Amino acid sequence: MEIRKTEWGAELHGCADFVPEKIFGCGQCFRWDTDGVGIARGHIARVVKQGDVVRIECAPELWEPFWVDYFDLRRDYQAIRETLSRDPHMVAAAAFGAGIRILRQEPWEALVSFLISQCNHIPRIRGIIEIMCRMFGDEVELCGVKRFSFPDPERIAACTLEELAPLRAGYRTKYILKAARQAADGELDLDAVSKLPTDEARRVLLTLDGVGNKVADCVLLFGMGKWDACPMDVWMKRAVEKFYQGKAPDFGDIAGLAQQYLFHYIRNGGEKQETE
DNA sequence: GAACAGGTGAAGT
DNA sequence: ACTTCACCTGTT
Repeated sequence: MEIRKTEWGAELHGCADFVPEKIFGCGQCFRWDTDGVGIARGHIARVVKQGDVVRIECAPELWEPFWVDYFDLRRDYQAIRETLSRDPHMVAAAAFGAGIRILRQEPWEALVSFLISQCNHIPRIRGIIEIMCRMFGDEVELCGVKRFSFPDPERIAACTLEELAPLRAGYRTKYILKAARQAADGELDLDAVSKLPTDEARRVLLTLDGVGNKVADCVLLFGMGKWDACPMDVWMKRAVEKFYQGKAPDFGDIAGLAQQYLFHYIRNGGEKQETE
């Protein structure tokens, strides 16, 4: 993939490993709209695919210091797919999932997003987060496009349960509020946690109310760049049951991407399309 | 109207 | 250590 910096952002050429619909639709993130506009760490961008070229419009001064890392553009996904494909069960899933990238999201946003995700579908998760950002985030604008930033812990910590009721997040609201207060008063330092080795970081996350193995691993993978974390949700359990007779293999430091490929493959019926 | 949903924690075995 | 169930809310 070739990256060309421009005055309005950047262009990616040869985009087999950057497919916006897959990246934004695979359930790892909730703040990118179908028009390609998204917001991360308070910065807006628009991602548009035109044939073999992906245009990413953003504040140009943020391209190198922020968006390159956010979109994980320094990593060679094709090489990783080849490594994963040494496992015969992964060949089809990796090919099917080509174009997915794992975004480097903020720890706090990932924590709240995946607290909300339990027993919820993607549209509802998005809806709850959208309400939260509209109510408590700051309005941000880029070239006439407006969005609301994800509110920081301090802003949420200042709320009562009643003030958070409009989110309609149900029993998850108390988890969000508690985590916000822990983060705001310094008891929980997510940036420090993200610098710990995966197992130690997971141990800290598991002490939080409402955080079990699945949510912890989502935060580790999507919010802390821990690629050896492998979230096991119901879809992954189905995939492991189907392809590995219930015993999940250990893909080591690329387990997170293996998870994404298997997840996307089984959830979108990739294994059925092949036999048809 | 009951059953269910990308999960967790408490209480039971 | 493993199983069962309640938990908010919206959808089917």
